[in-house]
Amino acid sequence: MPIKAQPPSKILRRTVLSDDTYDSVRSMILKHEIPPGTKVNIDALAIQLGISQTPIREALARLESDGLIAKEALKGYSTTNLLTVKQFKDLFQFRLLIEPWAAEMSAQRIDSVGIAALKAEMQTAKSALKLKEFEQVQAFIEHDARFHSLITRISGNESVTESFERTHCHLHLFRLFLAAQSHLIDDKPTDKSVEALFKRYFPGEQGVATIEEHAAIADAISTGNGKRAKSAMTTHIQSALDRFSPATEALNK
Amino acid sequence: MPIKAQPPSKILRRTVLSDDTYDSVRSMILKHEIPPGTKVNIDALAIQLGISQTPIREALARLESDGLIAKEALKGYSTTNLLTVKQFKDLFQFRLLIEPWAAEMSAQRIDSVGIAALKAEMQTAKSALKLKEFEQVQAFIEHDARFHSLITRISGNESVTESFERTHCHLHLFRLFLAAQSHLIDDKPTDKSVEALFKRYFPGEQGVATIEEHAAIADAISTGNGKRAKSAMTTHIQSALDRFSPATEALNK
DNA sequence: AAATACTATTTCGTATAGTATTTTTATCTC
DNA sequence: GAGATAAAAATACTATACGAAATAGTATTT
Repeated sequence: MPIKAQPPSKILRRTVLSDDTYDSVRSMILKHEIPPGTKVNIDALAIQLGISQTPIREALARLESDGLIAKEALKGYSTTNLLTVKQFKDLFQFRLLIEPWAAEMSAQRIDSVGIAALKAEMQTAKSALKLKEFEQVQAFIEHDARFHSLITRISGNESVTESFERTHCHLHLFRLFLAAQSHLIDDKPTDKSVEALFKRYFPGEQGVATIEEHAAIADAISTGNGKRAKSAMTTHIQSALDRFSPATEALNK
Repeated sequence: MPIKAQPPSKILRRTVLSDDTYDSVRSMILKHEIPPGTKVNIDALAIQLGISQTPIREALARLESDGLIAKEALKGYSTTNLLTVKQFKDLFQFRLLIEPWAAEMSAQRIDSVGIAALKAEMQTAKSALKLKEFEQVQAFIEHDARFHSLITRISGNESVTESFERTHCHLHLFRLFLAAQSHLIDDKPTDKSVEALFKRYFPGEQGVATIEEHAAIADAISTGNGKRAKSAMTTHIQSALDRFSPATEALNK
């Protein structure tokens, strides 16, 4: 096979519409533009996005595989509901199985590139603190997602990385958060459990605490201290579970 | 809500074509009817299955999400390659993270239904021994898949169950096996490493050993001995890794 | 009020066509 | 003949229209 000459004119390369659609719809689910437990009408979506049904069907098939959308034969697609309390606890238990291991492994495999990546990610967390209210939470959850994902990648285990990504845990947390928000606005503004979700994740002392937990993990990994990385990760996930549990329970009434 | 009257005439359930197609294509991949690393032509598939493209596209989208098929923009779908040695090791490391935990948890949660299910599954393994050659291996790998899946389900953790299922590990093992088989037939019939895969998984002493490992796990779980269940599962997965590793390496040349 | 019948809507799949891109083939140049 | 260029064929992707079958909603009858 001779060497091919051309990458030059390939500047504007094509991306496939069904992939964009996947991202769009996923984002709509994330942001509650399509709320949990809502029917997803393919026709309507096609009109709304100004495209045909074909790419939408493919996107929805993938989202179903992701567990973000459910399909019922001859009844169509609908977004899944918020995580139940049990699903929530299962998810965090699962994370406790893989992420502390990933942290430990990362500490053993870390190199200068990884250290730089961790450092950069911690920086985004700090700058997220400058934002306020909604934007801050959004930025913070995104940081959280990237941080944990990064560590699974540094661990070097593909299966671990993929299975973590597929939990879509930050998406679920964000949906939970949005639900809590509208719950506060619309329904029972005095619900302590729901308020707690905000308190814990908002600027104040608790938000900083989370950043400190991340910092401890990043530090342990960067200095190659596997044992400490592992225990710091365990502690962190358990703390996160504690932070979110009350609101999860309150929202599952 | 009044009670609905009809499950009677509904004997012939409707299932959606795209789901059947998903199963069909998945099975074709499993059986190397579409070999690893092969292009999947949608038109051709549509003609072969006698259906239109729409359900095929949905099925392929899901299979892509499963990691069984890869999509390249504007070039179409192709089956993924056999697992590399690294992917293989990553997969088993991942299993070591979740399955021993699942076994331990199962021992704590086991009930009479679970015990019966385990017993029944062990029975299928023994009857599989009566088959020969290819059919035996197939039946045995299927038993292996069901056995491990069953334990994750008994553990009660949805995330663990789903992430295990999504590894499609028995599908990968079976593809590996088919590849080893044709390797033996076509290429280097003297390759000791590939032969080993057969030896280990065929009737003889080694196959029985695997059943014994399963039996040890099932027994520990059924008697509620969490610690023993956990260690038996760990041992078993490591043994399986040892059994398959040589052939994996030989096939990745 | 419950069962039935009728209508409307929706889902699912088919068919077909057009466009963009890749792949192949053919042609040309050196 | 090697290698590049251009034309041609094949394929992937998207759009659109249509129809059959099931569900959902409404009205009618008992």
